[in-house]
Amino acid sequence: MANPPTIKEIAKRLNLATSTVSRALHNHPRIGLRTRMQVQALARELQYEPNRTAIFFQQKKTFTLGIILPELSEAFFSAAISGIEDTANKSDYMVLLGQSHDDTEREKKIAHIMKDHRVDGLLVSLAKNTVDYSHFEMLQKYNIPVVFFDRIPDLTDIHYVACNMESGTLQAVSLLLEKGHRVIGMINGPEELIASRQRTTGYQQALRKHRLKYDATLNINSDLTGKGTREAMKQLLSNKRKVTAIVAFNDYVSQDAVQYALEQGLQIGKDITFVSYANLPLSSYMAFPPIASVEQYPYLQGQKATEILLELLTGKQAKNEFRHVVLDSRLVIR
Amino acid sequence: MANPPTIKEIAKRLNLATSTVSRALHNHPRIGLRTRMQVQALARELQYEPNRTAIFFQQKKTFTLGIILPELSEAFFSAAISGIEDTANKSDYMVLLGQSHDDTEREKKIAHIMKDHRVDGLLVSLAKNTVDYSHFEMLQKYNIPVVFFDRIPDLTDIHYVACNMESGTLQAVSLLLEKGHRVIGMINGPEELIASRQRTTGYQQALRKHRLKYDATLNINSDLTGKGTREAMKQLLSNKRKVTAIVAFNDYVSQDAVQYALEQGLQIGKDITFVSYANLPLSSYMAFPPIASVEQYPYLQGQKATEILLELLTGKQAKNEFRHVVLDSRLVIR
DNA sequence: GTGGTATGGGCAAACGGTTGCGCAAATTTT
DNA sequence: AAAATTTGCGCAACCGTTTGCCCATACCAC
Repeated sequence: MANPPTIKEIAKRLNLATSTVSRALHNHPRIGLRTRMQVQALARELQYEPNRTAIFFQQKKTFTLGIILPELSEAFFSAAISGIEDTANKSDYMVLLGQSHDDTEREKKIAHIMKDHRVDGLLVSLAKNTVDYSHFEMLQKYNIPVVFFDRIPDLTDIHYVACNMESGTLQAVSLLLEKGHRVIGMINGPEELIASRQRTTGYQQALRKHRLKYDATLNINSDLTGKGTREAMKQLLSNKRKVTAIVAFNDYVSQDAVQYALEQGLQIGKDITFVSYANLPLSSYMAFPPIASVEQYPYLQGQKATEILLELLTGKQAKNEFRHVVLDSRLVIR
Repeated sequence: MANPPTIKEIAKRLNLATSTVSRALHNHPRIGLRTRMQVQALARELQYEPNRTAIFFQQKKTFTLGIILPELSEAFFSAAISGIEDTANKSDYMVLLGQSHDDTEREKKIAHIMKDHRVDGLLVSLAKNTVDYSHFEMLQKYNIPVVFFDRIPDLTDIHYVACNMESGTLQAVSLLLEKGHRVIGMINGPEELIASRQRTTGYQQALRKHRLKYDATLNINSDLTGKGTREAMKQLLSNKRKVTAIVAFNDYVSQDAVQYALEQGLQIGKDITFVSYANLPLSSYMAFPPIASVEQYPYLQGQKATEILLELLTGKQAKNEFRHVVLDSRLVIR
C-alpha cells in the first residue's frame, strides 16, 4: 500500500461505517465491545495513524504554538525556547519558530505567516524597536491568543510574563553602593523598552535609599549594539565625575563595555567595576565577568508564558481577564 | 462576521461557483478578465485569506519543515537554525522545532510527532548517542525526506551536509607542531560520532607529515560532559609524557578543560596551550580562549541542508540519488 | 400485545478548498 | 451556413475525520 491507511479502509474491510470506526477508535461507549476490539485490532495491524492535517482542518485546531522572538542565538532566548518547547510538548503541542532579527518588518511578516498556518496561539518577545502593535491586534480577529514574554508591549490589555527589573537593579546598585562606589554609570537600553525604564527606576530607588541624588547624565540610553555601547562608555568615562562602576544592560553589552574600558587602559575590578544582567551561560565564560548579575529566569518565563497560553486555549481562562505575571529579578553575586 | 470569509462567501455574493472563484483567485486563464477582477476586488474587500489548513489537507502539503537537534542553547545549533529558518522563509516554509536534549528516546518521540504533523521534510542533527536510526527510516514510508546535518549517521543511503573535521584538525595539529609542541593531547568525542573519528584521522595525518608516531593514549574519547572532560584531562595530564598542548572537541569542552588546568596550577599559554573547534560566539568571550579554532560553518550547514531538502521537495532531485555535501573545516587563528 | 428504553450502529453533512470534466455561448474556420 | 474551436463558467467529486441525528433490534415492564 503506497499511501497510509485511512479510517475508510478499516471501515470497508470490516464492513462498517466510517463513523463507527472513528467512534471505536475513540472508545466511544455507543460502540459495542466486540466491534471496538475488532476495529482497534485491525488499526494496529494496518499501523493506522490518523491524518492530523484532516483533523486540524476539521477541528480548526493545529496543536501548534508559534514563537516570535528577536534572536535565537542569544542565550537568553534559546533558554526561553527550551522552556516553551518543553512545556508545549508536555501537552502535545508543537512549536513553530520565527526570528524577527530585531526587525519590526520581519516581525510583521512572520506574524502573518503564523496566522496563515493557523497556529493555535502565539508567544512573542518583541523586536527591540517595535512600537506599532497592529500586527498583533490583527491576530485577535482570528481568535489567536497572544502571550508576550520578556520584551513586552507597554499595554495592559494583553497577556504577558515578564521579569521586573526594578528589584534586581535595586539590589545591583545597592551592592555597588555598599562596596563604596558613589558614581555609578548605567548603560541602559532604548527608552521604548519597559525594561529600560524599570532599570532606571530601580537605579533611582537604590540611590534614594542611600540618600544620594539621581544624575541623569550617568544613565545613558543605548541601542544595545556594539557601537552604541562604545559610545555610551565614551560618554560615561568623560563625565565630569569619575565613574567607578557600571551597570550594563546585559552580558553582551557588558562584554563590549569591558572591551572598551580595557582599550582605555583601565583595570577591570580596580579602576572600574561591572554588574550586569544575566545572559547565561555567557558570563561563566567571560574573561572579566561582572561581579554580579541580575537573573532574569528565561526558562521560567518561557514556561510560564506557555502555561498561560495553554490555559487560554483550553478555555479555562476567562477571555476578558488579562494575565500578567511578573517575576521578580534577583541579584546573583559571583 | 465572526469567522473569516471563505471562498463560498465570495461565490454566493457574486453568484458564481466556488470553482470559478478559486480559479479567479489563482488567475486561471480560463476565467474571463472581468469576473477575475470582480472576484479579486471582493476578496480584497472582505480581506479574504485562504484557509491554509484546508489547503494543507487537500494538497497533502504543509509547507512546514521539521528540525530535530540536540540543544538549542548551544551556539552552534542556534546559528544553524538561523540558517535553516532564513532559507526556509525565503521559500515560504515554516519551521517546526524539536530538541532531543541529546536523548535518543526524545528524538524518537519528536520524530513521530513531526510525522503526525505531516511536515514536508525533516532536518536532523543527531543526539550524540543515537545509533539506531529506525525512527528515521520510518519516515521514508510516509514519504518525508530527511536531510541530516553536522551530526550525521554513518550511512551512505541518506542525504546529508556535514563538515569534514579532518582538514581542520590536520591544520590545528600542524599549527601546534610548528609551534614546537610534540606531545599533543586530544579530548575527543564519543567513538560513535563520525566527527570524532575524523578528528582522529586528521590528528594522525598531521603527525605523519611530521614523521611522528601516533600515541593512542593521547587521544581520549569522552562523553562531552563537564565530568567527562575533567576525567579526560586527568588522564592526559598524568600521561607518562608531558602534554604541552591539547585539542579540545569544542569550545565548551575547551572551557571545562581550561578550568581543570587552572585548578591544577597550570598556566594557560605557557604550560599548556589549547586549540578547539568553534562554537562561536563563545570563544570571543572566553577568559582563556584557544589560540586557534576550527570553524564549522553552522549557518552555512543549515542553509545548505535546507536548500537540499527544498530541492528534494520540489522534485528537482532524482529520488534515488543521495546528496552528500561535505564542507571543509578551516582553522582560524586568533 | 403495546409502549418505552436501552443498545449498537449507519447516513450524511460539514470543514474549505482544488480540479477534471462537461456544457453552453461566442467566435472562428471552411 | 454548417462545423469546429475557443471562451467562460458550473457541477460534483474528493481529501480524512468528526458528529448530530436517525433507525433497527432487543429487552423490559406493564
